[in-house]
Amino acid sequence: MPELPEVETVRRGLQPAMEGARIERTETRRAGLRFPFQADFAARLRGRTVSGLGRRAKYLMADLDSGDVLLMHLGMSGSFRVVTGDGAAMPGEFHHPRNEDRIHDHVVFHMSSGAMVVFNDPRRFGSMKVIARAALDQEPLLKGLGPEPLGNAFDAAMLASACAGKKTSLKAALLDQRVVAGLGNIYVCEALFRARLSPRRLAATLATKTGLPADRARRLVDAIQDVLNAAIAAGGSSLRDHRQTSGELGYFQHSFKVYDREGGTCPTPGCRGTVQRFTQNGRSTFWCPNCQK
DNA sequence: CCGCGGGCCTGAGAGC
DNA sequence: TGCTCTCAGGCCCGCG
Repeated sequence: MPELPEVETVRRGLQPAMEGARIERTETRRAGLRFPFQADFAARLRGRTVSGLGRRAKYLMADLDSGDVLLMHLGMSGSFRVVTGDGAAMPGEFHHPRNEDRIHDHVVFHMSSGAMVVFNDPRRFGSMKVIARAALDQEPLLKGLGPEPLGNAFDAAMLASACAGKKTSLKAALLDQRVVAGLGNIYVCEALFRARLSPRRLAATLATKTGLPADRARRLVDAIQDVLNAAIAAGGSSLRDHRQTSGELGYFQHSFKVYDREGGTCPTPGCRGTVQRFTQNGRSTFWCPNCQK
C-alpha cells in the first residue's frame, strides 16, 4: 500500500503506543511474511524497551534498548492498528474493513502499557527483521537506498547526478529506490505532473550537457517535496488499504491531480488536456500529455 | 553494471 | 449469484 507519506503517518500513529514502552511478548501467527521470521525474532524483542520509532524510506525502524533495531516494511497491503489493553478498539477501528479479516493479523506486539500493536497484511508482501544497530550500514535491505527525498542531502544537483547517464524513463528512475528512496507509483505520477515533466522523458535529461542540474531538476525536486509534505499533512492517501493507526482515513487521495483520474480534465488552469493512462515497466502511469513535456 | 519482466500473495471490481 | 479476468500503493531475483 504505502509510500513514504503513508509510512510516516503510520510511524506517527505508532509512536505513542511504542516509544518508551516495553515489548513484553511478540506473537507471530505464521512462519513469515515476505520472507520467514528469524528463528530468534520474538526472543530478541522480548523485554526490550523501544527507545524511538524512526523511518528510512518506506521502512519503519524501532530502536531497542538492546542495541537491536526492528525493521518493518508494510509491503503493498500492510497496516498497523493499536488496540488498548482492555480490548476496546481505538476510535475508528470498528469500521476498518480489514478488522474482520483477523486471519491476516500476522504479528501482535504486546506492550508493557497493555496496548497491543497488531500488524495486518493480507498479501504478505510486508516484512520484519531484527538487526544489530551496529550492522545497520551493512543491512542488505537498506544498503542500496538513495537519499531521503525530504532530507537535506536531496537537491537538484544530487537528483541530476543520480539520473545522469540513465537510459531509462524519468518515471522508472524515480521509482528506483537507489535514486531516491520512498516514492512509489502514486507520488511519482503526482510529482511529475506538478513539475510539468513527461514520465516518458529520458532520466538523463535532468542534467545539462555540462553535468549541472537543469531547471527541470529543480522543479522536480520542489514538486516531490511539496507533494510529500502535503500528503503527510493530510495523513497519507487512503485508496484500498491505508488507514492511520487510529483507523481514520488519510484524505490526500482527494488531492490527486492525475493518479487514478484517467479521462478527467487536466486540473492545470487553462489546460484543455485530458488525463491519460498507459503502462510503463508494468505499472500504470497517469499524466497530462498536454502540459507535461 | 543496467533495465526489464516475472514472481510473490490476496482481494476488489468489472464483465459475462 | 458466481465465475473468470485484470489490476493493485512494493520489492527481489534472474535473465539478456
